[in-house]
Amino acid sequence: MNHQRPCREDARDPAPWSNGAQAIGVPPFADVLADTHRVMRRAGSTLKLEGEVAGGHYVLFSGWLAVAKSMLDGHRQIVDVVLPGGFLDAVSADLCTSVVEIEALTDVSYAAIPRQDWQRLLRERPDLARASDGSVRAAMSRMSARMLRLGKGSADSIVAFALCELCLRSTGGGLSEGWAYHIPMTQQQLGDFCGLSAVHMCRTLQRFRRDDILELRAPMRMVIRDLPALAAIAEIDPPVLRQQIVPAA
Amino acid sequence: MNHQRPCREDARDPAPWSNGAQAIGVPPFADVLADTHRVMRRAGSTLKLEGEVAGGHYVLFSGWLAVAKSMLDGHRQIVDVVLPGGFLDAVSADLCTSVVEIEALTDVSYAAIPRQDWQRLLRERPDLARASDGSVRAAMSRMSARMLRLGKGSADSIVAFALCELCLRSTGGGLSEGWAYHIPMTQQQLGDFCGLSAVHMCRTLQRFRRDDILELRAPMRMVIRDLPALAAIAEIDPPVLRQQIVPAA
DNA sequence: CGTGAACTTGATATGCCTCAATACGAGTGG
DNA sequence: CCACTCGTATTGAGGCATATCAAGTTCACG
Repeated sequence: MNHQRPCREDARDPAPWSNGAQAIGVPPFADVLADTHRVMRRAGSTLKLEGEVAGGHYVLFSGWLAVAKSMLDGHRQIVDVVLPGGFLDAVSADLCTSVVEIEALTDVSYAAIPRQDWQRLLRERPDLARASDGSVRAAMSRMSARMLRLGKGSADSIVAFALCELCLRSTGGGLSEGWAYHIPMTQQQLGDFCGLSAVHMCRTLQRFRRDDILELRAPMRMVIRDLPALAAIAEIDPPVLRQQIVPAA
Repeated sequence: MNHQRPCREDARDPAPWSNGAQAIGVPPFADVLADTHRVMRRAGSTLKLEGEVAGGHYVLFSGWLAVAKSMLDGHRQIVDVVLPGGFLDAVSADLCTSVVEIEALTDVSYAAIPRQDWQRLLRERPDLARASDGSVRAAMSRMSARMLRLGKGSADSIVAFALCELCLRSTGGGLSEGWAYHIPMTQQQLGDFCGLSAVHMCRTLQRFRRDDILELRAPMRMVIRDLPALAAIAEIDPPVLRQQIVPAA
């Protein structure tokens, strides 16, 4: 599980932050962050282990991160996914140990900022503070929505929701019929995200495909064929969901 | 579902903030909050509906709040529970509409603070800002932990976790054998919290009782008889969990 | 003593998991 | 170019955990 996977085709994306959470052309807050604490990691590497002493804050420049927790039997739940432009504070109430494990879903580049520096930055840069606040808020909204489906929804509803969420976020807000996008996760990982086994994730995707809701060009390259149907299964209204889960620009 | 339930026996708790999240003797930040925006509500009332325009921040003085979301078929998931001393910002990324519905589990008294005032307070009172930050962090930790069990755990594991969490939080950190405490929720509500049907919640509690893990003095009056067993099922270490999910004092 | 809400218990249904076998596709080495 | 291999996706069969439906029971309150 912890081995270095070979860099995937998708990892060398031509435009690293063209599909960021904020659809921006430059890394966020590059002036204050870029040169000081910049880190890069390969797809598949683990940045931070559950229970480990946590360093501080992350600002993701490019790539996708998974925030996960595991049970003793090895079953894993991906609690959230961080996209380019996203912020991450993987620290629990005690300000010290991390509650989660962070894994790079693709090659990533990010800034790792010690707590002290981060506090100072927040004071000095109100725009950063506002962005961080919006990011936290969006994360809570997303998690609430996913919790609802994890607890009380069918497999269909949570998969549909995840597909909508990731499309909305990865394309910076676009969610329309015929829209093609890529989810840089295996079905196993998407299953961990949706609280499903990889097998059932596969079956669910197949069913969507048979019902002409979804087209799968290649593994994990999605095309939404019937947005109304997908939105209905997910029980969402795309523009409303967008406002709730992607931070305002 | 939305009717005013009669005030329950448990609602008139003798010491309103004796079992607060921070185990404090006075309402938190009473000097700045108490007189200005104080509100009281009866058990069972709904403070804020999903999708409604959201007012601002809440600081809970006494009583318990449930933060919930519902599916179209009426099934509900309680996403988090707020205890005395807790903060709540039920607003999504767009800073405007609420993503959740808030229900009073008991009679409650709280401060409802408009966004502008709240921002100002945070600037003026670093201690409040710190407390608010800690509260958000703790909430994220709790939600992550519950998401893991919602997605990948058994009914036993999430019920055990919820029992531990609510004991830890409501007693301000205590979690030990023979500890008696009260959860002011029906089994239906606890089921909504754990992603289970009321019937299965009942059966699970019965099983814990038969296995001498739990004693149920009266409905929802819990006594933990075998903490090691309960902690093992929940897959937690009580002191560690405490640090992660209850904000530092 | 009647009423209604919560809780309890039983019977049945089903959605999802697990195990297991197979197919596919990309990279590797001959 | 082909054979090999390893990760990933697919498909089938069977089992189990949890939901649902349906009767009770208990208890607080009027």
